[in-house]
Amino acid sequence: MADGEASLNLPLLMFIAHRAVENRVLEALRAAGYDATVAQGRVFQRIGPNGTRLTELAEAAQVTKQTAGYLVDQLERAGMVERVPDPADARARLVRITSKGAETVPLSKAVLSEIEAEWTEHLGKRRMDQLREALTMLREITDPYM
Amino acid sequence: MADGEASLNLPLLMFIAHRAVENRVLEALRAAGYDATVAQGRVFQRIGPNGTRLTELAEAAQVTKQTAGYLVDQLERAGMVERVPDPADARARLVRITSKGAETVPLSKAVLSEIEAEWTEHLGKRRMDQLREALTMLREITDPYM
DNA sequence: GACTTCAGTACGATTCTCTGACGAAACCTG
DNA sequence: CAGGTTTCGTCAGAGAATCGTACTGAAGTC
Repeated sequence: MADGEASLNLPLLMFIAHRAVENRVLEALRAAGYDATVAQGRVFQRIGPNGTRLTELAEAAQVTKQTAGYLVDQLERAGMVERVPDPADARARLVRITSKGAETVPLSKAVLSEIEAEWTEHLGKRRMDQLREALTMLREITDPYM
Repeated sequence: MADGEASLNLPLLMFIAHRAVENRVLEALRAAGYDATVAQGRVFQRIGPNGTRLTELAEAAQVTKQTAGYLVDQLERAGMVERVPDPADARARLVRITSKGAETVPLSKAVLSEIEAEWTEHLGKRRMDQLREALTMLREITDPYM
């Protein structure tokens, strides 16, 4: 966790790029009147089309159930998600995106596309494809949730 | 900041890989008896060989001066860094890695190399080179500190 | 010398996160 | 099916990280 050299290591480079995106998306959401936070976004992002259990959400986002619950509470209060009973398991409830929450999806997607276009512009299509390929493969060995 | 689809977007993939590395390094440091945190590491990582001003550190790590100060306080209390007067400016002080702090550098580097080796194993050298190239170029447009 | 800028600190508030403990439902296993 | 175990989610409490506002003192400007 220490460096000090001129050229940065791979992970740090990923961090830098990722954060830049996160900030852009958040900024756009706020500009549109949705008062989101980074942590909320990280959870929200993992909610599946048919709803996702809290525990699953927690695993995917790699936080504890309590933290996930805390964030979902906020999202629920903001009207972005709702909790509905899970028909398959009475202990569980499904966290689902509400219609209000769904409004943010195309918004985020638009920013993401915009950024992707900028990146492609800067890197060229070939390098972008390679980047995507490498990162996707990397996920196989870095994502404990997979 | 919302998805729900099967394949993940580029930034999220970066986040996943980056976090995996961060955890591995932190784990190794803790195993060696250094009780570090993520936030401390992010600041520590940016300290230059001849020391770095708090304000610079804050900029590089993209946190406020207060946050940087708070984290440096902790690192200082832990004996990992020291603050020395900046000969060039009496207002400023340079945050420098102490000899104790320096012990962690090869430790982190070792883990980083290990991970890089694993990645190269999984991706192949060609793709690793492409990954590095793409990320380095990306930094040019995503790092506000550059 | 007066004004402005910059380095760092102090204080207070908020957000995020964890550990530990718990109740209730579901799943096993004999 | 009764008893034990696991799983889903919550509550309570605490610590870490972060920010905004405001301040002190040193540099730089003119």
